[in-house]
Amino acid sequence: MAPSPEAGARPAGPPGVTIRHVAADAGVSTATVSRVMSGRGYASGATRQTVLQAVERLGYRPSASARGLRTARTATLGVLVANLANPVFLPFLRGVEHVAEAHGYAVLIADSRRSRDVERHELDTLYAHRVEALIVGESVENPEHLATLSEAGLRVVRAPDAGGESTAWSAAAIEAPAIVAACTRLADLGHRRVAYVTGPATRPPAPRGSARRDLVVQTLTVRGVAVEPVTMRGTDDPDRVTSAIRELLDTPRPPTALLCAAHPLAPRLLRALADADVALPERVSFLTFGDSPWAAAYRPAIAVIRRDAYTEGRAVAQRVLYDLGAAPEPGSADPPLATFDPRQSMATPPAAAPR
Amino acid sequence: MAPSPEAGARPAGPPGVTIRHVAADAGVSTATVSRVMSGRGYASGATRQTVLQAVERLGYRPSASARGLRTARTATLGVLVANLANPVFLPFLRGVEHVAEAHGYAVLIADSRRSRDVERHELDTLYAHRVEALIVGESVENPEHLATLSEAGLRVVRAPDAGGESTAWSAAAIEAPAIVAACTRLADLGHRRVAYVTGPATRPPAPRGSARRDLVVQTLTVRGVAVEPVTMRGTDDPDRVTSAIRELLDTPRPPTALLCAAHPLAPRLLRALADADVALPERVSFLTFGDSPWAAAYRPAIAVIRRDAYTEGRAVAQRVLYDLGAAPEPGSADPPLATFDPRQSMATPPAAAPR
DNA sequence: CGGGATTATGCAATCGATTACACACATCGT
DNA sequence: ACGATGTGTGTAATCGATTGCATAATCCCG
Repeated sequence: MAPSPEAGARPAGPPGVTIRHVAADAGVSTATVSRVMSGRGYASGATRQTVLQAVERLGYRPSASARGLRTARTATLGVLVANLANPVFLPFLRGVEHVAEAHGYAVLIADSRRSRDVERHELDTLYAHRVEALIVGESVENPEHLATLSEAGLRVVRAPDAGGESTAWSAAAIEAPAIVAACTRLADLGHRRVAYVTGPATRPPAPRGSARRDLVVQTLTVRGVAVEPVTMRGTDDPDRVTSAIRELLDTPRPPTALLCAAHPLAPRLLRALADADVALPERVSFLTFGDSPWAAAYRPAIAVIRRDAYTEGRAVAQRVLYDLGAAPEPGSADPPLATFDPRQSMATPPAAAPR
Repeated sequence: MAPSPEAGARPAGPPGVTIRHVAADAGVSTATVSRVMSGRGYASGATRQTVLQAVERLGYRPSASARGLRTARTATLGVLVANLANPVFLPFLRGVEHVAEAHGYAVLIADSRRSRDVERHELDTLYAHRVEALIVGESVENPEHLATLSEAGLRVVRAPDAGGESTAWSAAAIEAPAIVAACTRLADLGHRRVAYVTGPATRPPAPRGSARRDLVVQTLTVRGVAVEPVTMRGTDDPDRVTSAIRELLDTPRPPTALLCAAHPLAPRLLRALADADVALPERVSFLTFGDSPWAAAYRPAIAVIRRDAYTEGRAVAQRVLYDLGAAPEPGSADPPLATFDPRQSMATPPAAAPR
């Protein structure tokens, strides 16, 4: 595969039409062009027409670099996530992107891959680009560094996943009603032992993860249901998961329900359950966080605590842009961002049936 | 929710440490600081130390805007996709991002949502930011506009999805072996009628979609298998899909296999099949493009033509950065980017059993 | 020890857009 | 008719980093 011939050429690229070209073409000064483009300041109708025609003819687009340099506003948002492999980030990103686009903002993405070093590098890149705000989508590996950048003027906004000061706008708050509904239903069905299955612990712990666990444990315990925390390792190896599942269920008093703490884990658990010939939902009820068309398609049907990451993304972006003065007051018509449909399929546990 | 107090303030943000501050702090000129930072030009060991310490102490990060303005290199890539809701774009994006990060590049994303207007706007934004290269991830709604920008110096790189000149690097070429293997297997099992199910047609047609269909049709036809194209509408309404499936299978000579043309469609079809009580794979074999842990978890097991979008993303980015002179020759150790495992579960069609 | 090469550093122009300021003209009220 | 406003436009400084050129210091070798 041959490289393109001009690879590595220094000055690179065709001329590039600047504001001066437009000014010359329209027979005005650059100041006038700028004023016409931005709509700020005065400009007579005739001049405006002339300029716009020149812009059109030459295909002029102001350079974001120059503009950013001069005005210190880059019209750019950054989104930093801890693990871009997690499917929930796609709708989240999409939400952010759509709102950003609507206000002329660009979106830079960064994936720290849960690595301190990578994250540090990404943060530096984002800061170098002077993003007007940085949305952090999950836990941060380098809080010190982030704090430094924050002092340096970086506006940091934490997504619901990212924890931080507990406000109404936190994962716990958003998901609480759905979690309580789901746990209540489990208890009502007669379950008395529930396994709460998580992936390998992350360091630092993902805030959303902790919030979920705490609320689940509390809600269930209060209702007399024992919660057994299970950490699933080696989730990329189906066989390991399968044997872990077998082990979990082959105990004298096995859990009668499995609560999967994170979306990416769900298909792996389901696969293991199938491989281990565990009947759902008769032998164990299966409940998971997250959402995906696949979860809805899975048969036997499984219960899902849905999360509307797209709307979350929109909401975060809206709020950020409002803070930046780039968007109007975000409409506060908030649909619930997480839901649980009580009719979703879970079974009465075998032992509890005769109660 | 009160806005932050300084919302809308013009100059905005803390001072921001510039190269001049560093120069002053280190007692040298800005030129020297620049040379130390970039490693280009001379700088004595002692000076270098002093400068680096100042940089460290002040937390200086060069402004990408200023640098970009001066050098016309923004160290930024753009990725434009037609529909960010499609899960394959997540691994693809991830691949691009990882390679970009490794070379100090930032990644701007844009989602055209298959709208001409949105896309036009996104393209302008990307161009305004002077991305050094634009990766287009699927079909483009505004070829004229893209051509204009291209003439203006925008380097456009088409992902395998995006079609364009048919090179070794196209969706068709990548997927061909896997598609042929899958089709051959279908034919060998005795299937004689296969439904090829697509979502609503897009305008313009997605190149990958066309390539897939053409190759599937050709491969199957040659082997004496009839291919019945089915366009599935209203895929967001489970009931509509279910009745469409019923209708499709309640014919005198129904297809004995369903080939799902796109990943996002698969769970919807599966759900409909379950709702319609269609036994898999006995009544119809199910085969789909795409990949996701969910597909592997689905039971009864379904056959998948896998696509390694992460590696595709890496490969595209690697090639782009190489063209830009920012990365070394991409290693040409190419693992297959699409695979089909012939042992995957498909059944012999009922009618053909006694053959 | 002289002089060309090499190393080290500073000065100042430059990239493209924005905007404070100055100026010119038009309008209007009294 | 005069100044107060309100419009329309241009001049030039400015943002932060890079880099060509000039200058200065050092070195090497005969």
